[in-house]
Amino acid sequence: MSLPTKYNPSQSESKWYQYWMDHKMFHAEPDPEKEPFSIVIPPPNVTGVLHMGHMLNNTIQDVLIRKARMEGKNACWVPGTDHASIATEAKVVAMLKEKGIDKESLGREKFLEHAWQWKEKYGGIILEQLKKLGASCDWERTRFTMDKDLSDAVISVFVDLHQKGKIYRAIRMVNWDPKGKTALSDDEVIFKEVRSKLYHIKYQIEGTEEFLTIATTRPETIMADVAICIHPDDERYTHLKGKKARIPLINKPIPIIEDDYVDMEFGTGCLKITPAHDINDYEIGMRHRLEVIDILNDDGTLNDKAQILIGEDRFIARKKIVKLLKGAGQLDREEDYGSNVGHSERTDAVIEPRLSLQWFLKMEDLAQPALKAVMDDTIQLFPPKFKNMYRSWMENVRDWCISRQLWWGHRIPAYYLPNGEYVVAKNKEDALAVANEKFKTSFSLDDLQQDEDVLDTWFSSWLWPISVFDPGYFQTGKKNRDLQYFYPTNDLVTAPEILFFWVARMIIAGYEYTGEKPFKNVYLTGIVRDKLGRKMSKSLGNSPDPLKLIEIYGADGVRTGMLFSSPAGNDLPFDEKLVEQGRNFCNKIWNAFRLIDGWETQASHEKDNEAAINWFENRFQQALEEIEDHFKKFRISDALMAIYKLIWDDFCSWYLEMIKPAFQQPIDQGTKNKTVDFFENLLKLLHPFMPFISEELWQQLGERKDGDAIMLAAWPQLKPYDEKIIMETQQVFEVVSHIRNIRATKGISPKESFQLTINTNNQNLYRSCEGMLRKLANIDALNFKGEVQNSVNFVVKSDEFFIPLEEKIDLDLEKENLEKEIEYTQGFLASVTKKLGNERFVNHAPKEVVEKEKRKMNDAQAKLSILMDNLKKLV
RNA sequence: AGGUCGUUAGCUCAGUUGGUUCAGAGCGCUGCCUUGACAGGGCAGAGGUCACCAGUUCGAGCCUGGUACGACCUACCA
Repeated sequence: MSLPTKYNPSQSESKWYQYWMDHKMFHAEPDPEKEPFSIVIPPPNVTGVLHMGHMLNNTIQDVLIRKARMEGKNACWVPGTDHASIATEAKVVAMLKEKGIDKESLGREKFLEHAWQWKEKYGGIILEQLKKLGASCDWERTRFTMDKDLSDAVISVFVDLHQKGKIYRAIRMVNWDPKGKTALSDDEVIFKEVRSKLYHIKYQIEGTEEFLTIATTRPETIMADVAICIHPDDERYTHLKGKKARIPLINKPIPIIEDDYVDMEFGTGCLKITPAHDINDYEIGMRHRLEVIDILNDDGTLNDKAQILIGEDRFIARKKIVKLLKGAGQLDREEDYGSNVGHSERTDAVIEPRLSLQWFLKMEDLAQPALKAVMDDTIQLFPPKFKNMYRSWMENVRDWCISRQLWWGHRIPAYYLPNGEYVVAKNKEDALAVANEKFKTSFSLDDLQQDEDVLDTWFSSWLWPISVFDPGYFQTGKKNRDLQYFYPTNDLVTAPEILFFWVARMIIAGYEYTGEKPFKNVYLTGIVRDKLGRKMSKSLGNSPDPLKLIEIYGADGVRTGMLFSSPAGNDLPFDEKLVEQGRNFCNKIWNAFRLIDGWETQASHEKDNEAAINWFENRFQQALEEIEDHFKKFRISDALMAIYKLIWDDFCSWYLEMIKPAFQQPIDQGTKNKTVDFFENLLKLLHPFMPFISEELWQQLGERKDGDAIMLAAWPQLKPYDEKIIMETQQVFEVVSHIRNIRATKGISPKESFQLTINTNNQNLYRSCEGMLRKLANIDALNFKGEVQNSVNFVVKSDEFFIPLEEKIDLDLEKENLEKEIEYTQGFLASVTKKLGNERFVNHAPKEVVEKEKRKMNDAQAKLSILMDNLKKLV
């Protein structure tokens, strides 16, 4: 036997991944004979590189898909990438900027060329990295949200929804990203606690020497003020009603109005109204029919409407205004103030509320079937606690701003006409035809101007579960074979952060376009955090490089490490220790293999091992039942832990130790065959979690033909098992533990064997397990009769055991231990007896519970009498 | 500010319909063990008033109300 004592992952990994690929084992085609099972990958951004979150997410998907495949289902896991419009565009802009190229001067066409080059260069990296993890994706089906046919699907859907009257164009206050120069959806805005200042500014009341003080965090917007607002009931300001105040610096008179929106307690109780730059002010402005003065450009600099500081950035302008106000004596004071300020998720720029013309999708009606499907568990969320969140969002859903002022993405198929109208159509030619028909004129193609904006990136990914199988469906309305067969998909594995961004919208699109749910189960993973509980991120530098981890610990080690501690919906506090544990598990399995594989066999039949074999057969079934239950409930970590313990404890620590022949001795053929069978079955259970080592060992364990693989082997079948055998063997294990314990406390070497005397009415059990006791407890003979002098005794259930110890016995200590045990048992007995003596308990509690208590009482009484006897003998 | 969820061993978490076989697991820790598949190993062991306070009940980790702390979601006040 010349195998190394450590498993070498890197060799197996590349070898078996290639083997699976060569035999097209990941590929699935519709097959009416087989039950379909499909998962679509949450498409990672083309800009992305693999991070720990992807590792967790994709490992879970791989576990689910591999198990389904072994269960004989037609498993199809569709991979792909997302164009991620703003995220990618931001990166390309940054890359160009480094080269000294400006996006605007480059122009749309040229810029897109660069973006596509970027996509070609980096877009595939992340998928390649997934292969290292062992992901069994059907790579032939790899999709990209901007593939031609997927793009056509997006455009078709836009046209369709527009025709249905669900898409409209409107001027609204939107979240404006001055850095990305685009509107953002509410979901793309992150609020951060920012320390700022509250500036108290004095406005002069027109025609008087009196001043009125307002508090604002944004002094740079005073030039856009159109009114001062007070509370109608505020007596402090009653005398100002109907008067005007002058904006400092530009000296412009604005009316003082009343509105009960104002909080009299806050600040000075006076509010400046700046409709162009604040959502609430905008609403007040609408109520009072005030003018809207927008003093900002799209990049956040001041425009000429500001009258002063034109061209200055808003934050620089703020500082300068403060200085100017001070100089004018109109800054009353400034105080420190903490507030939540919205930031762009992608560019981190401070969001500017801004009025602009955007495209919207009406959500209220669309959301109804999607809300219902989750509430009635047609689609199940794991863990279900997310149902509440989902509901509150769907019930308060707001119209979705789907336009983005970007270039990278699906360009909005709206075409503007010289007459000021517009038409929506799949392409320019169609648009022309529609326009000419509608307006009874004859425009030419050159008259049509396509909308400059692109669609929100989620407007393509919400179609993903449909479009990856059949992008043409959105145009033809006819499902192709793939869509008919693989849709609805089975499981979706994703992060709760995008439950609304993506999951909810996929459900909406699913019902709107197929009338069906897009998936049955949604498994929500947590966030991978570091030991300090911080989210792992590039900027913090606290995220290990996943590929390096794989290199060091092996893909299987990393996969199991991540799964050891990640119940659904819970964050994963990542610790490299976990991955180390995963690697150690690999080595444990590897060494079990070395042991089994190294045994020479002989024909003789070893009866001693029958009990062990019988026990493990039953124990395996019991564990399998437990594992299946965990899977059913999407308790992936628990399923893994159950397998871990089955292999490490039950198989290695108990079973192998029981049947293991003495050093360099042969084993009987029958036992070896059984053991190899067991090991193969364990490897099968392991395979979804640890695909590489399980394949490696399975291939080595028997004669395999080319094209055989554990990944296609049949998942073990659940069979009935005998609980009694497991319980009784457990009892024998307890005896073994007692003996080991006595050895440990009395300082008896495990090498020193002795006879065990047993007082029992179940001799058969111990006779059949004699082999176990010999090997595990180093017993050289069992006696069933007779008194033992100078012995240490213990009791398991109602059986009594004696170990002869001669001079090693400390009588006082024995007595003390015995008394302790008696005391405990008496206490236990007393509580049970008391309970059974309580009439209300006996009358109220269910029969089984009372029966159980009675049994406990009887057991305790039996045990107690044995213990008392022993005590007498000692004294 | 409102909502949802959580608080169980040093750490990370199980504990499904209330019933001392329910107070658990993994890791960590302590002691002992090294020619024997594996020291990245084996065996044995210690560790918890189940956040706190009331209540319901014959009986509460589990149910009810409240308090404290934490996480997330939604909204956001100048």
